[in-house]
Amino acid sequence: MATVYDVAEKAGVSIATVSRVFNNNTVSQSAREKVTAAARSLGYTPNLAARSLMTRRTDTIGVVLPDMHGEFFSELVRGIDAGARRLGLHMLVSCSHDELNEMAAVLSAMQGRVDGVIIMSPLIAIDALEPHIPPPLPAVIVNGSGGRGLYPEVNLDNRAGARQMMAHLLAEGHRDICIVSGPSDNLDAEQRQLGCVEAADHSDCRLRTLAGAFTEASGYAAGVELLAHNALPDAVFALNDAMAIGCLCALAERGIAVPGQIALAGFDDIPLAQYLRPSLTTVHVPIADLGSRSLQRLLAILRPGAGAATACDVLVPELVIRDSSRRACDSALR
Amino acid sequence: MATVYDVAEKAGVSIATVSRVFNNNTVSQSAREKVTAAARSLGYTPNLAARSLMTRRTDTIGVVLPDMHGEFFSELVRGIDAGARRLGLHMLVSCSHDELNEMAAVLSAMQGRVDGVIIMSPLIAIDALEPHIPPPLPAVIVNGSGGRGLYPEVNLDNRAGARQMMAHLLAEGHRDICIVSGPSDNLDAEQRQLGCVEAADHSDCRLRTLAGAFTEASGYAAGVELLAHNALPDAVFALNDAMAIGCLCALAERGIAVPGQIALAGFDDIPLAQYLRPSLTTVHVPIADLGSRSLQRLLAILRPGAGAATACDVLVPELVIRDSSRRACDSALR
DNA sequence: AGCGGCGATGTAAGCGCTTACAGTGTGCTG
DNA sequence: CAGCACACTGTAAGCGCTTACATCGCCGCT
Repeated sequence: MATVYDVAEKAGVSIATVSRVFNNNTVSQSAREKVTAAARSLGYTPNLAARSLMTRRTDTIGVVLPDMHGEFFSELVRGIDAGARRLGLHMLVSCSHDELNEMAAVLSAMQGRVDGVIIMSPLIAIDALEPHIPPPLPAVIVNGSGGRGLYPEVNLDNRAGARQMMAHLLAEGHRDICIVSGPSDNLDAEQRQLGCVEAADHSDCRLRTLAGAFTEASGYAAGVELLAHNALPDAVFALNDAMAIGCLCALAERGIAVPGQIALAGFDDIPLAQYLRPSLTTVHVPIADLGSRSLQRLLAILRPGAGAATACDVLVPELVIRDSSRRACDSALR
Repeated sequence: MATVYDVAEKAGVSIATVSRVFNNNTVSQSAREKVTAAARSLGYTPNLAARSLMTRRTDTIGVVLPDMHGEFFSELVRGIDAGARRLGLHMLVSCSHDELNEMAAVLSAMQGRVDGVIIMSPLIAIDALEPHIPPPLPAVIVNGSGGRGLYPEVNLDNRAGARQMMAHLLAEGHRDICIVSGPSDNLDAEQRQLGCVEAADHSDCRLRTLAGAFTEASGYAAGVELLAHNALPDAVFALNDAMAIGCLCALAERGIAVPGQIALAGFDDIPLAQYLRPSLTTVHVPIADLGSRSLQRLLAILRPGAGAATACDVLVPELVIRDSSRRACDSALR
């Protein structure tokens, strides 16, 4: 690999000039041309390790994710990536399998490789995690509220989303609603459930809960269990779309009409939610926004003054009403 | 940040000893303990930039992806990540938006940050890409056959997969088959289509093609277009699952029974394919395997001798027959 | 003509680390 | 008891880069 010395020699200048050319510093036009020519002919590329050693910047941000399933992960990364590439930043991605030790290991391994990290870990309580974030490492926590405020957070208002959905289901006249919950310990799941309970408490509706795990399979299982009992609820609210799909499958297999006999709703609004039959009523989560917002937050720490830091860091999801929850008497299927 | 010097001083040893402790070299037990104690109390972490400057290794591999949609991306990364973390490697992820210049920029920016790269770019012909890969950078190309053999490739046998599906559809008695194609220039799409044509050529079946773009929306549009003509085909083979879902939606909206009136098949076997109603016949693509296999290939270059390099680098997808393609007369719906 | 100022360039000092090499002390063997 | 192998440790030289500081012309001013 060619170094600044090689380029300097070939161009007949000093290494400082070479360096200046590559850092857009003040260099005469003629020198600049000689250097770029020499660099090109030698196939020179600055050694970034050496550069970061001097500048103490890596121009890389770390992204720590839980074990990823489905589209959530890619959407989030997409949101982060979009902003990052515009700013010339790289993305170091790692998946802690939602395990505290592994998370700590990942974080310490990122130390020195990144200028800051975006951490998402719905399964791990943030206050347990915070001590494991190396102190000098700027960090932003996505969707894991509950920290002690040591790190900025970008959160999704899961509770509000769930309340909205409940309000909708109640407005449609459903009074016996069954929730398919998410994994225990999962913060999103917890908050969504909380939102449901809150909404139910302010109404005369009956709320039951079936255990789920945010997977299609668990939604399917919940659907099967639902059918094992004789009394079907008016509506099923699966706390994510994957489970709603699984559940829909179980219901369809048994010939239960949705929304004719039972209404169904999900949460997340994954792209194909609108392409299901019936199209799925759900809560739209702007995942990519969550990513880009958290990047903004991180940048506000890394480059103070550059770009106003958005104060607001709670994204409110939006109810998306589709066919799967239409009031039975409205249904064209009847 | 504490450095080796700080630790050395506090532990009463030389920096060399400190370094040796952190590199598992020969150090007396007592020194090792003193050093680890000092390091812990100072919160010392080796500066990785400095380390790579010396060792000329970054312990990081680059992953260059096209603009990602859906689960493909996350699955692939998952496959790579699984292997990488086991080996203590990091993953630098970047998305070239399937644009040659951007790809070149991404690759040169990765130079010096990574020990090697895994490149996936279904839209860009590899021989156009190869000149943009910085020569000293070890690279593996995923799913983009057509290179000049400069770089190892890990490919998915899209053609074989498509042929299998065609064979299945033909065996089910379908003779008028409509393909919903992928984006032009997309290599996967091209190969899948080729497979279809090959299979059709060896049969007495009629093959039509509708333009698609690998998105749900384009599948939906194709479905609508299909219905605009009076003569429905016997079967629709969407070249990926997302389009199959969109198409299914369009058919269902018009009350066309699948598979009763028309058979439907997809390609990819995304997780929820089995949870659709009717469950989707498709071709299972082992995406995560594609990722881990390409990592293996890359490692074979990076660490010659460590772990036998798998010779086989063509993964053959597997036909998954579900309900959406069952022969009409078999259908329980009748 | 002389001089301050300024822009372009060079020199050299590190950034924090690994590692070749030399040195030190210990326990043996002859 | 000399001498040697051996295990450990320290010294110092860089890895390739950025950047403070010094240098050097050169221009325009008085």
